[in-house]
Amino acid sequence: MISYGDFKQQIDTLRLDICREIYRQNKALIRVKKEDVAVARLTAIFDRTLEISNRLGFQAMSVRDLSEATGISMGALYAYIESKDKLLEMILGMGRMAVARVMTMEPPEPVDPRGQLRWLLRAHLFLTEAMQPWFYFSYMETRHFDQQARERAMEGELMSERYFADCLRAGVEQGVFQPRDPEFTAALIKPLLQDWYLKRWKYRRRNIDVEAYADAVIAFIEPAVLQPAVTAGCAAND
Amino acid sequence: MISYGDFKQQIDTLRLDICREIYRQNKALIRVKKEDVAVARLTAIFDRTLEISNRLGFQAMSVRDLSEATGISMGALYAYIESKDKLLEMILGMGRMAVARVMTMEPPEPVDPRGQLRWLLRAHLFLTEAMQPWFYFSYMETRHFDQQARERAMEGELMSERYFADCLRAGVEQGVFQPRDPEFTAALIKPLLQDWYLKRWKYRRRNIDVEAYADAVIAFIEPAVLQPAVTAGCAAND
DNA sequence: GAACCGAAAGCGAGCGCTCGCTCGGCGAAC
DNA sequence: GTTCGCCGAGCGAGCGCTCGCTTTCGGTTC
Repeated sequence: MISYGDFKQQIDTLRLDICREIYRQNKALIRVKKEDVAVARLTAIFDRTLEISNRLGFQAMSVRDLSEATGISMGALYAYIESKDKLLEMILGMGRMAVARVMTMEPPEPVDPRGQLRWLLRAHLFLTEAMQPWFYFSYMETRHFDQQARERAMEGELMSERYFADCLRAGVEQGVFQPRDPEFTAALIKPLLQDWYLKRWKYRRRNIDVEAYADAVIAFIEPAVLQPAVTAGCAAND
Repeated sequence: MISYGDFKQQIDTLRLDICREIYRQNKALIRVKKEDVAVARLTAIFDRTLEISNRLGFQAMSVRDLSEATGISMGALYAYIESKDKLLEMILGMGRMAVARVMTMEPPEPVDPRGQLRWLLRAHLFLTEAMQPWFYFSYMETRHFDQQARERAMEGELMSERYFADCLRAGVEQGVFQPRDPEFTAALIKPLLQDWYLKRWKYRRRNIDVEAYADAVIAFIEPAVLQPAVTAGCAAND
C-alpha cells in the first residue's frame, strides 16, 4: 500500500504540470509571454488566493490584498488574470484537473472489495490532504459560484460517492459486505472523509496525521459494512 | 422515544421566547420601544438574514438586500440593529441560547449507554433539523467571525463531542462498547451529524427525512462501537 | 564593452460604483 | 402637540478594474 509521502511527491509534480496547462489554455487572455515566468507567478497567485480566501473568504479578499501578498502590483496582476471571477474559475479548473488525473490512477493491483474499499478511502484522504487548501476552498465557496460551477461541484460530490457505492455493491454481490443500501452508505462515508480537510485544527491538536486518520476511518467503517462474521476479525487485527 | 414532530413544536415555541430575551438584552441599543412589535420584526430580520446569508454568504448580503427582503427601510433597520456585525452577534447568540436550552433537557428516562447514545444522536439531529438555517449559517460563516466568536464556535463543537465521548466512555466501562478511543470516535460521529444540515439537497433528492437519517446513522455507528457479540443482533433488528 | 532601441512587463493613482451607515424631515398615535 | 417610529437620499470608504507612464530585458550596432 502506497504511503502518504510517496503520494504527496506525485501530487507536487502534478501541480506544476497543471498550472502550466492552465497557462496554455488561457494564453489568449494572459499578457505575459515568457512561459516559465508566467507559470511561476500564476502558481503563486493561486497559492496566495487559496491561503487568503480560506482565512477570510474569497469575496472578502480584495485584489489589493492579493497584490500585497504576492508582491505583484495591481496592474501586473491583471496581466495574469482577466478578472477576479476568472481567477476563481481558473482555480476551480486546476483542482478538477488534479482530481481527474489522480482518480484515473489505477489501484496498484486488482484486489477484493474489502481491499478496494480500503484503497479508495486512503486515496481520497491522501488526495485531499495533499491539496487541502483547494478542497477546503471548493467546499466553502461553492454557494458563491454561478450555477454552472455549482452544478459541477455537486456532480463531483456525487461522482466520488459513486466510486464508493460501486465498490460496496461489488462487495455485497460477493457476500463480503452486508446487503445495505450502497448509495446511502456511500453518502455517509463522504462526510467522514471531508472532515479531514474541513476541520484540520481538531485533528492537528490531537497529533493525528493522515495515515492515523485513515486507519481510524477504516476501522470505523468496516464493522458497519462487512458481514458480521468478518467484523470480529477486523476489529481485532488493527 | 420522542418523534420529530413533537420536538419541532417545542423548538418553535422556544424560538419566540429567545427572540424576546434577545430584545430585552439589547434594549439599550434598540430604539423601538413597543416590545411586541420589536420582537416580531427582530424575528423577521433574523429569519431573512439567515435565508439570504445561506444563499449568498453573510458578507455578500448587503443591508439594502435585507431592507428589501424584510420590507423595512434602511433607517428603520438601524433602529433594530446597531450594526451589521452586531446583527451577526445577535444571531449567533440566539442559536447558542437555543442549543443550551435543548441540551439541558434530560433524556426522558435513565437508560443504558446504548439507549443513551441513540437518544443523543436523535436529539442532535432533531435540533439541527429544526434550526437548520442557523446551524448551516454558523458552520459556513465561522471563519468570518472575530476571534472571540470563532473560539466560541470551536468550543461548541468540542462540547458536543464531549457529550458523545462521555457516553461512549460509560459504555466501555460497562462492557457494552468496544474499548476504542472515545474522543476519536466522538470526533468521527460529529461529521455524520453535520452532514444532515450541511448537504440537505443530497438527502432531499432521495426522499430521506430526519427520522430515516437518524435510523441509518445509528445503524452505521453502532456496529463500530458495540461489542462484536452485540453487533450481530443490532444489524438484524432494524 | 558601450550605447542604443523597441518590446515586454510592471506600476499605482484614479475611475465609477456599491457598501455600511446616518440624519433631517414626516406621518401616525396617544 | 409631543412622542415614536419610518423613510430614503446622501456620506465617506473601499471595492474591482484601467490606463498612461516607467522600468527592465534582449538583441543589434558601433
